Amino acid sequence: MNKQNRPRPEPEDFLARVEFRDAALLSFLTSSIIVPAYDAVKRDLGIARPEYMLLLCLSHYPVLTAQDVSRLTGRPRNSISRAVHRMLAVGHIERAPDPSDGRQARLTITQSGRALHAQISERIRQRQENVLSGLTAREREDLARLLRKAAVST
Amino acid sequence: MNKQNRPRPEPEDFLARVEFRDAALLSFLTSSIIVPAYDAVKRDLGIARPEYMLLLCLSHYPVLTAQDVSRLTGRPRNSISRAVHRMLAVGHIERAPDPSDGRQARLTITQSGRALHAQISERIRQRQENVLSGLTAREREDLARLLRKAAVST
DNA sequence: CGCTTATTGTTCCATTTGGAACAATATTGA
DNA sequence: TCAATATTGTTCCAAATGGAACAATAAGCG
Repeated sequence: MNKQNRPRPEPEDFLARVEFRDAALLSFLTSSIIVPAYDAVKRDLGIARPEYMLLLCLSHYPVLTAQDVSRLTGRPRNSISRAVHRMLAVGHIERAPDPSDGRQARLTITQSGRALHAQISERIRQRQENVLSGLTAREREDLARLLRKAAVST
Repeated sequence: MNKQNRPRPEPEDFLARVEFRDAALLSFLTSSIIVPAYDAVKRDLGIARPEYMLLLCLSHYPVLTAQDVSRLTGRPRNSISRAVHRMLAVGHIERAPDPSDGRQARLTITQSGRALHAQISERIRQRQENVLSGLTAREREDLARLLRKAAVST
């Protein structure tokens, strides 16, 4: 029995009361998917979040600069720089100087990088399915449409 | 003109391609609201994110333990412990030993803490409105309903 | 009762993070 | 042309972060 008869506060109740309820819900769901997924990836595969974001970007564009990745992900440039060095060291990406601009380097993903990306993105997708499994297919579609609309208008 | 005729990659395009699109959209919108809001709060009011989460929790419950706050927010206990000490030092919360349990302390928010919470939550709410302003009232409702449903089923 | 286990809050410390300054290169504009 | 300004990627460093160990107290159980 609870000492003070004080009910233990529950996150769901709390979420319903917060002044910025939509942002709180967005944040809660995001964390429910992202945090456990990246923790598992870090533990099992030794890849940290900024490192994976680099692989993710490079797997969707044939060539990018570090600056591009910084803009795509919103992470600061020094974080990307560190990630680039680590992924170069383990051979998941390659780097070549840009002949037409001595400041920047052209980054590309390697075969092993792609394989790793496939593995990691599948884990995150799984986690996403778990968290959103309470919605029907129709609701999933509606949600995606609304999120997309809000995102593009931002 | 672009050197290589290589179009500068845009975050919106990227979001549409990602394998875990729903999670990516959730994360993008969350960051669009939360990150700039907390940056401004930190800059203007000197309150960091875990400190505000503490005030936020305490403004919705008459009394909580540090452990309660940790569970509500998902932050580790040492982060909450630090936040408690800082908020005590500036008088935004108060702490009293629990007479019935010598391990825990009963935390409450003060008048100044409430005032600060009102100010900060309003900033975040504003930022939320900006980001979600592309949706109609109807769509906003649908979005909240879907998010809530997904959150409770988690 | 006592002994073992659990819980709370704190401290310690290694790692992560991101702002700021920097060198190298490119671009702009008088 | 060339001086001033901007951009890219890196390094440096102070601050934030979170796991783990810890002391104090409580709860469970023989």
